[in-house]
Order: sequence, then C-alpha cells, then structure tokens
Amino acid sequence: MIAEVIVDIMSSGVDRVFDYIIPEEQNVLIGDRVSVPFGSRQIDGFVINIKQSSNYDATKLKYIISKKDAQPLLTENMVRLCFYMKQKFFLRLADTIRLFLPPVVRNGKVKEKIINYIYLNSDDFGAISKKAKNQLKALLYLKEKGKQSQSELNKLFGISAINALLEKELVKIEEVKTSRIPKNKFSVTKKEIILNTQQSEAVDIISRSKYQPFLLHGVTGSGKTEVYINCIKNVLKKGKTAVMLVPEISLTPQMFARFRNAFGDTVAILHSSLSNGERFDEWNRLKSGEARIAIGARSCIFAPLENLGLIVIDEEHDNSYYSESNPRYHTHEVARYLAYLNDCPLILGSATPSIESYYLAKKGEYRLIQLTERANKKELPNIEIVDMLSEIHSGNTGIFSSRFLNELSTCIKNKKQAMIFINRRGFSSFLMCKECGYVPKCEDCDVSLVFHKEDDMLKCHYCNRRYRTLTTCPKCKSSSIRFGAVGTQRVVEELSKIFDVPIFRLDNDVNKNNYINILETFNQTSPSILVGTQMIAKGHDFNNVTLVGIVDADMSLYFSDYKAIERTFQLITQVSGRAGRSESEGKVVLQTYYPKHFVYRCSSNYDYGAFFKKELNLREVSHFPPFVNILRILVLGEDEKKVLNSLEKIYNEVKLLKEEYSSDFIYLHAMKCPKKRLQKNYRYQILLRIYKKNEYEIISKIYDICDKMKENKISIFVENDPQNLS
DNA sequence: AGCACGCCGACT
DNA sequence: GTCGGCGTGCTC
Repeated sequence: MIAEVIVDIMSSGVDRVFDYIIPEEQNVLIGDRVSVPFGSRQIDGFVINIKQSSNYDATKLKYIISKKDAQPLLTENMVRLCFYMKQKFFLRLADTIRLFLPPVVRNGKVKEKIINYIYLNSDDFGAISKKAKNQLKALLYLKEKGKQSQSELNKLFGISAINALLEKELVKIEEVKTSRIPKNKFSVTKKEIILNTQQSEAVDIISRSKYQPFLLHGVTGSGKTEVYINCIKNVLKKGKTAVMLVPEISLTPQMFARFRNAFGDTVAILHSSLSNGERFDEWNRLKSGEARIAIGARSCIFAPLENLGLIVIDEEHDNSYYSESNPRYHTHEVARYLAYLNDCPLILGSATPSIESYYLAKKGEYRLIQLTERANKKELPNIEIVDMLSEIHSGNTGIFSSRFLNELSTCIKNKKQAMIFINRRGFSSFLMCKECGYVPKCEDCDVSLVFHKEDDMLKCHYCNRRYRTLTTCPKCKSSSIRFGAVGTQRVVEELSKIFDVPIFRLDNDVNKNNYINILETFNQTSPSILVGTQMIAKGHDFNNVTLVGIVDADMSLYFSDYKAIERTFQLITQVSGRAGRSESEGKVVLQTYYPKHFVYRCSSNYDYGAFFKKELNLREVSHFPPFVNILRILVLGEDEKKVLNSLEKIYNEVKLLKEEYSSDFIYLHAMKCPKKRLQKNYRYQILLRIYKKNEYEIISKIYDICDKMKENKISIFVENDPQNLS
C-alpha cells in the first residue's frame, strides 16, 4: 500500500503530496503522523490518503520509517478541512495541518504528569528501630488515611524517613497519571436559571437542527450564554461533542466559572495564559474523549474533537475571528465547513452582528433567531449625545464636556464607579478641523485619510492615493486642524487633575497577566474610575458602574477603514451595556464632533435594524463588502529586488485578468505596504476590488497566478476581504 | 526548508 | 593543487 504524505516543512516548494510505501507490518492510517526519509534527511510527515499504487517511478519510492503516535492525530474530517482551507484561503497544506497540533503537543517536550502515591505494603512494623520515630509516625498515618502522595509525606515526615521505608519495602510507590486541569480562582454562585420563552424556543430550534448556520441576534443582557449552555447540554445528551469560541478578551474567570458549574470537567478550556502543562493536558483530555466540550479563542476551532454536535461562535462580529498572520483564515468559514462535515448546527451569536453576517441572514444563508427581551427585564441605559463642537464654541477646548464632568462628579459623590472609553488604535491618525468637524476623505473610496508622519502626507489605505497635508480647512478656512489622537494616558492625566479618586487604566500597554487584577481591584473599589480601550467593553459585570463616558466616539468612526462605522456602532452598544447592571440606573455620555451622524442616532436608540439598513446601503453605493470582494496579494521576502520582481510579474498577470474581466474590476493597484519592512521581510502588496458576480472564477484564477509565481525565499499570501492592510 | 552538488578565488 | 564560498535544484 502507498501513503500520500505531506511533509512537515513550512515552504511552498515542498507543499505537495509525496508517495511512500507502507511497510507490510505497519498499520498506517489516514491522519497518522509518520517519520519518513526525505532527500538526505529524516523528517515528519502526515498521511493524508492511502491508495493501492503510485504514479511515481517505483524504483524511487521509499518506505515509511515509523508511526510517531499510537493514534492518528487527525481525523479524516480534519484532513478534509485542511484541503478546504488550502483552496479557500490559499494556504500551504503543512500550515493548515499544524493548526491542529498545538506546539506543546508537536514538539513533545511536555510529558504527562505523574504523581507518586505511597501505600502500605506490610503491617509488620517490628522491623522499625525505636529511634526512627518519623518512620513509625508515617506508617501509622498511612494505616489511618490510606495512600498518600509522596511529596505530601516527604513534607510531613521528612524525605529520609520515607526513603528508608521504601528501601525496607514496608511501603510502595504507585504511579498515577493526573491531568493538570486549570483551576478557576473565582466561583459563581450556582443559581437555577429558568429560560424565558424566546430563549427556550431558540434552544429547541437549534437542538433539533442538522447542518445549519444560525445567527443568534440578542440584545445585550438577553442571555445568549444560557442559550449556548442549554444547547450544549442537549448535544451531550446525544453523546456528541461541542466547540465554543469566544474572543480571547472575554475568556474571563466568570466565563470559566459558568461553564465549570454547568459541565464540570467535561469542559476543557484552551486559553492563552495556560501553562504548557495545562494546555497539553486539556488537549489530551479532548483527544481521549474525557472532555467533550472545548472552549477557547479562535484557534480552538481546531480542537481534537470527533463527532461534533454543535459549534458556537460568540460575539461573532469580533475582529479576532480573522487570523491576520501565518495561516490567514476566517474562522466563520472554517466553522461553517466543519459544521457541514459533521452535519451539525453552527451558532453565530452577537448583540451587534457584523454587517456581513446579518446580510447573509437576510439572504437566507443563515437562519436568524432574535432575542429581543432582556433576561433581567431592565431597560437599557440612556445614551446622551454631547456635541463637542458647541463645547468648543462655548470656550471649552478640553477633552471632556461640561455635561460629562457634571455627571462624573455626581457619580463619584454617590460613591459609584465610572468607566471611560477611549478608542485609540494604530499609530498614524486622521486629521480634523476643530471649527467645523471636517475630516479629509479619499475622493475615490470615501474613507478617511490617514496621516503619515514620515513623509507628511495624507494617504488612503484602500487605493494608496496620496494627498497633501492640510494646514487650513478647505470647508471653513480655519487653520485649527487637530490630530485625532488622544490616548488613554492623556485621559488619566487630565482626570487626576480634577478628581481625587483611584483611577485605573487598561489598554494594550498593560501586561496581559495583570489585567484581570486591575479589573478585580477596580470592581472592589468605590468610588473609582476605569479608563480603557475597547478591551474593557466586553463581558465584564461591574455592579457599581453607573456612568459610562465615550470620550471621542469619532475616533473609531474616522479610522481609515470601510468597517469603521460598523465598529463604532458595535463599540457604543457594547460599552453602554456596562452601565447600570444592578439596581442603580445607568447612564452613558457620548461625546462627538459629528452628532448628526446616523451611527449615533441608531446606537443611542439601540436600533440595530435601522443601522443595518443605512450602513448596507452605504456599502452598496460605495462598492464595499458585502457587495464586492477586496483582495490583497501580499508579497514578502528578505531580498527587496526579488520581492519587487515577483510583485511585478504577478501584477502583470492580474492586469491581463483585469482586461479579460474589465467590467468586474473596480480597481487594481500595486504598492508598498504601509509597514514596509517587518521581521526582516520587505512587504509589497497588490490590492484589487471586484464586484460580486464572477468573483469565484476570478479569485481562483488569481490563486492560480500566485501559485505559478511561487519561488524560493518569497512568500505570497492572498487575502479575501482583509481586516487590516498594514 | 535544508542539504548536496557544482563551479570559481586565495591559502598551507 | 585543494579548501570553501554560496548559487541552483531536488526531495516520493
């Protein structure tokens, strides 16, 4: 028999099938990791198919040396998923296979944890000398309590005493394999939750379903998590398994505790702050079937589960579901195909679904389920919009409006807490006129221009068109142009001048291990203020927060990106959900220079429907997804000349394609990446936008072109609707 | 990716 | 003469 093997080498040059003879005595299966001779060396590979004969020259065929594991690492469905990802996202097969093998599992340095237990081997204590008091004590202790761990006994009676007993064979060692199951430090009081009608209907529909993507659109506080938990319970009853994905940021201790309470050790948690040992054990508990539910961030979709009964993607609009490095993929598509392979439902849950997902639901590709009632029946907090331009005109040029400062002092006087959001991401930022609020936008793309300090230019990140920097506003001729970047530090500084209460700050500069502590300290300190980026917007329940301030809502609005408005809506909705979680009523103050923008009207009325309609219309007229495809061909390499040469060859071929499909192309440009050099690699890109009509045909032709242009020391990536063009 | 093979410059 | 530089090409 012949095995088709993918070698575990990360290079496009060898990312293809190699045939090997399976030795008679070996039982090699699809999904097995094997050791094979490759050229003059020996390397690992993965068996992706088994067949009778090979087309390759029989005299050159070599034998598989050995199997590396007792069981195949991949199921046949996983292998299928790898192929799907290769063709869908233009990836190397070796990269997709590695997604299923966490580094701790692959490199084999972490071992199973074995605890030595000691038990009594004889009741004859006579052999002990009268002097050896500790030995006798230890024996009596064991007689009373039964077997005990060696380290515990060493601590109690001394290492030498225990060793002496072992030597005399009065006691013996039993080795016990144990799992390092991550402990949650926080416990949640177990309370019986009774689902409301909407929730239980949702659970019924989903639990009865075969393959079907559901978009679960539920207002903040509508109890989506309870729906997930109940669906998963039904899945377990059928003897199947489940995966639940959440954004890394919302994998909070509270979330752990809820799932541990509901499922105990049946759930495995894959979290970025696990130790290697814990990660290894959680993975193995899933692989062995001991745990049947996997919870984790994006990569958890590759958990080693068989017989899936449900996949959940919580906060489906979250950006972290796009992988933006190495194997670039979109988790929704992966999850959808995996659900299809397992013939099981997929839930995409959100209070603020992405435009793409809601559009697919409207088109009938996803089935829409709405949760319109809040589980606690409480009203959503009132959102007040403050016009910062009129603040400036009335003489207040500071960061905070007088309205907000008033609310903040009331809040502090009442010994309550406030959260202040400042959404600053990226280094370069947009410009804005302080007088009239004008923001320069690209004439072709209708996205705001990004200010580049290095060459003092305004650039459009979508078409690379360049503009001269403004010194005066073209609309009102004012010369007070400001940069749209006020950071969290600045806000903290300003606040501490005014208020004498503890102020906490949380943003990307804060150490990851520290941020749970900051959140907990904040939770226990009243009055106090928490200043942060959107990372504090999700999943946290702070009982005493009554005021939420959004300092500069426009900041995310004018970020050069067609999704800027969508993100602003999502952010406002999410942030507002933090206020007034318990008895005291919550309030949100939203500061903007552009109060008339529809995103503020819709979000302050909690009107997703109106927002969707308006935004979708905008996308259609300005030719952005979901009506078009944006493609990015990224060419990387250490040798700039080689990269440029490769880029030009690809560009010329794509140009021919553009001529062939001239009515499909909106534009096509080749350019330097905004981050020109990263990790020694020069970066160039080709950006193109095409209408949705022949998109599958065109994309597959582009993949063919890039495939043909593959060469040594050059990496080519193609992304469909990239989230980030850096 | 890595390793062998191969064809040109300065060293005991 | 030959040790070693790294360009090119192959790996079932």
